[in-house]
Amino acid sequence: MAISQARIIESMEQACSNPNPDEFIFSFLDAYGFPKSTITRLRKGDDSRNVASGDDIGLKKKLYFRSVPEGTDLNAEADSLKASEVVSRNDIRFVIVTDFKSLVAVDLKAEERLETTMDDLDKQYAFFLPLAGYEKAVMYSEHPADVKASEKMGRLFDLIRERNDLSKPEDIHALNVFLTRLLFCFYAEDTGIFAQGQMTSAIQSTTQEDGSDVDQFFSELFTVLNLEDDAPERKAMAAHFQEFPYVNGGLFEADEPIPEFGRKARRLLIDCGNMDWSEINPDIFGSMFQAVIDEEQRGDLGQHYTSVSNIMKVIQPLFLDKLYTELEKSRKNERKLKELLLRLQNLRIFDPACGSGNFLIIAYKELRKLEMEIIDALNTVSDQTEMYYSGIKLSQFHGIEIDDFAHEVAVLSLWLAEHQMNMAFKEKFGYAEASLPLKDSGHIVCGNALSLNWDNVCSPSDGKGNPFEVYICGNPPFLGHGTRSKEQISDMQTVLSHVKTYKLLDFVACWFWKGSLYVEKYNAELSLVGTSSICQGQQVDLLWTPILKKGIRLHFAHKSFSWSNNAKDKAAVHVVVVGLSAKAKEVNLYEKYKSDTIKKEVENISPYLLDGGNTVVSIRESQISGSPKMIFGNMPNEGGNLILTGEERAQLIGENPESAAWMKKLVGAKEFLQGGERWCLWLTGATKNDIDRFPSIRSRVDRVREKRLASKDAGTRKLAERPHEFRDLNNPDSFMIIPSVSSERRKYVPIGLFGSDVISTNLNLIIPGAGLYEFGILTSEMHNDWMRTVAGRLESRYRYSATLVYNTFPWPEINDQQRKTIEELAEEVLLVREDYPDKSLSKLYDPKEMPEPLREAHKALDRAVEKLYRDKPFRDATERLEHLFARYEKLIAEEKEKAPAKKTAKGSN
DNA sequence: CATCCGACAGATA
DNA sequence: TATCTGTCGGATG
Repeated sequence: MAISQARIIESMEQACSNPNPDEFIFSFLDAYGFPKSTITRLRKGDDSRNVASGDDIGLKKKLYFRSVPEGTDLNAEADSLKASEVVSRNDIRFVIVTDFKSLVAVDLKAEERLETTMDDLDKQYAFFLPLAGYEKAVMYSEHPADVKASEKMGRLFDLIRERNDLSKPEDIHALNVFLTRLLFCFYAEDTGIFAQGQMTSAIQSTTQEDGSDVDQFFSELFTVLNLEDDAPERKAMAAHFQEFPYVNGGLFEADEPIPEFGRKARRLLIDCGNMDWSEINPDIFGSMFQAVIDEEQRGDLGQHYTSVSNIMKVIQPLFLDKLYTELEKSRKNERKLKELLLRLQNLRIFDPACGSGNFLIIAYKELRKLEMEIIDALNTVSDQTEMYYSGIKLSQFHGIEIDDFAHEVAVLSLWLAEHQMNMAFKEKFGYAEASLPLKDSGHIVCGNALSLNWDNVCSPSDGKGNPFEVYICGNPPFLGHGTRSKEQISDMQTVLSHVKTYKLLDFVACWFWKGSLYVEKYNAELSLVGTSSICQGQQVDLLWTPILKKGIRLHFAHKSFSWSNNAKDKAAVHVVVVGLSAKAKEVNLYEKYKSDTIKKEVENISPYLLDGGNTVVSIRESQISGSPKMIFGNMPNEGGNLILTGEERAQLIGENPESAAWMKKLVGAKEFLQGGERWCLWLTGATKNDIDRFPSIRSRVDRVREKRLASKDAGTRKLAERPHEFRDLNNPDSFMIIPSVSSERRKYVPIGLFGSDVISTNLNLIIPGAGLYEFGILTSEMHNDWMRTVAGRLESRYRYSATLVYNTFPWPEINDQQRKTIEELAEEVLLVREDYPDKSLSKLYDPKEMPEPLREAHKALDRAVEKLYRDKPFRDATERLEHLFARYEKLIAEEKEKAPAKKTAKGSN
């Protein structure tokens, strides 16, 4: 079992604070998971493992460590070591030189250098991760030209918007059409489809400087672009229009209104035209729509464009990486290179939610680039002067898109990409097939991916029984519950008919399921972007259990990362990329660390996207270990009328001091974690007369009734019958509070104990009657590790829940003495907290600010709780989880044995 | 009646 | 504008 990054960070923090020169290197090696036996031998001076001489430490293929007196030039020392015979003979990866004030390290493989002070070394722990088996993955970064062009077009759009009324959806659509056509023309005049600068110079020389006739110009231009070369209407046009070629019926066919331009907009238009558009990725089309579209349309289906770097996260591990590996293996072998060329022609790339075609375009271009490298290698290997042409056809690229306009753009963009790659081919080899006239285009179907038969869109074989090598990729739409239309829900029902509670899944799950059916049937491979919630919380069991049953496994995954693209307003969401295959041999897990993405080869990727087994926890109504029941706090659902600020409370009491008897302190997650005061009217037991005595309270209660009656939710409307009360009436004498949402930066979700003077809102979960023992277990690292794995998340925040986290947690079996120990240590945690009365729990549990005594108290408790599970301490979270999951499985099995008829809460069937 | 979630939402730096 | 961190109550079982 590999060492976890969390443990490395922790150990490095220790090793780097006040390093002991004699011990430092040993703590360092320990931190990165070197075997204890190796470290002990090195410490004893046993030189059978040490390849270095003197006081240096050298481990074959790993590192060479040297400590030097203060004042030594560390870089020079590292350089001389780097060039030394002992380092190259032993294939050393890292050279490390330090004077214990600063440290210089060189990664000889990645050719990177780290210079840092000793104090900051722990923050640089990622540099040495290859020592623990984590390799940095090389990722694609955004093209600056795209960003620049997108900004310019955004400004042009703003100017057009000032001048034109865009209140109606059809106006916006017309503008979208116009911008697409404009972009095509910019493209065309820089890439040889038009004459160089043909349109821009025509605008410059034939339109008024005040921009008043620019719309007329475009009207005529678009007409001529839609006329075949020998069409008689052409003759009637002005000479400078006649020079434009016939392009493509699709794009310029419809007669859409053209926006008016002003002086400024015309100048910006010419400015845009003078840019070099040949450098731009065709995927900019998608980017443009996203960046310039109307606010209200943002977030609509298909408008979420995927950045190139995120597309690469999907297609590199899916097929590009292995094809490149194949090329490297075959470089010297003419026959194998030719086979690889043929293999490329046998590929099928299929995006069942293709939008304006971003994934297909990037995939196409990347495959053409690879093909050029193969041809290059062939030219080097073979003596014959054979002319190799590109064999990759646009017809190998399949897509489904529900929006007709996006689908048109996708077809067009693919053709542009083909032209672009033909130019690149010609540049490299001096010859290429002509792009014109238009040949076959991508096979993009306009329709509903959830009702279409995918076999018909992307046929898995050539019809003569020869299978294609099919890869499914894309970024289908995410829609959580409450955000879906009736039609979409009915689509979900059709596709996810095997899941009873299919409505709990995200819309995107449809593509994963339908995709896995295709993968299973044709032994294809798939890689899709999904919202991170499909790998968290209640969805995990529903989606993945049936997929894993098919023998399909997650052959790579990018762990949850925050969504980002070049759009002005990017979607706020965390996403995952998951690859599915029944045949892949290598399993890789990718994780973002600051600006790097780290790749790690693992045995298996769990549906939680962890390096571990496939055990999945499903929601359950009852506690698996018989611990006390956890319930919700109290949902107010009253529009703020029963809730009082400190001032409002004072005012009410000022009006009538007796009203104070009906008030209680209100604690939501925010008050609990960050402090602050809120109060509520807790009128349970109050009669109509009681309430009428306080006019202010009476009017508040009346407003609650109105508010509830206005709700679209039937349950809420029914609540209007008792408008003086919260929806729930949980006010136990003593109880524990656990915030339902809290920051993921914390090692422990802060929890606390309260009495009946406090009302908890539904933003907390509560356990009535819970005491120190329950507090001790639930605040332990064991339980928090469990929570981190099985809990749902709000983006990346922890989302504690009773059915997923609490009810499923396997509690230890204990005797009275052990119980007492835990209670004492739990009390100690609470007592230490009291030493910081002016610090909120949020501050106390902030990893940067957590006071040392509190940390210590928790550590003592953690160790004691661990001991309840087994004597031998756990090495890290991975080991703790392994143990807990094994215990969970055992408990579930026992439960089934005892009561086979009584089913546990399982969503999938 | 109970409760998980939000291609988020609101406050703060 | 980026960063941080949890509201509110609907939709759903």
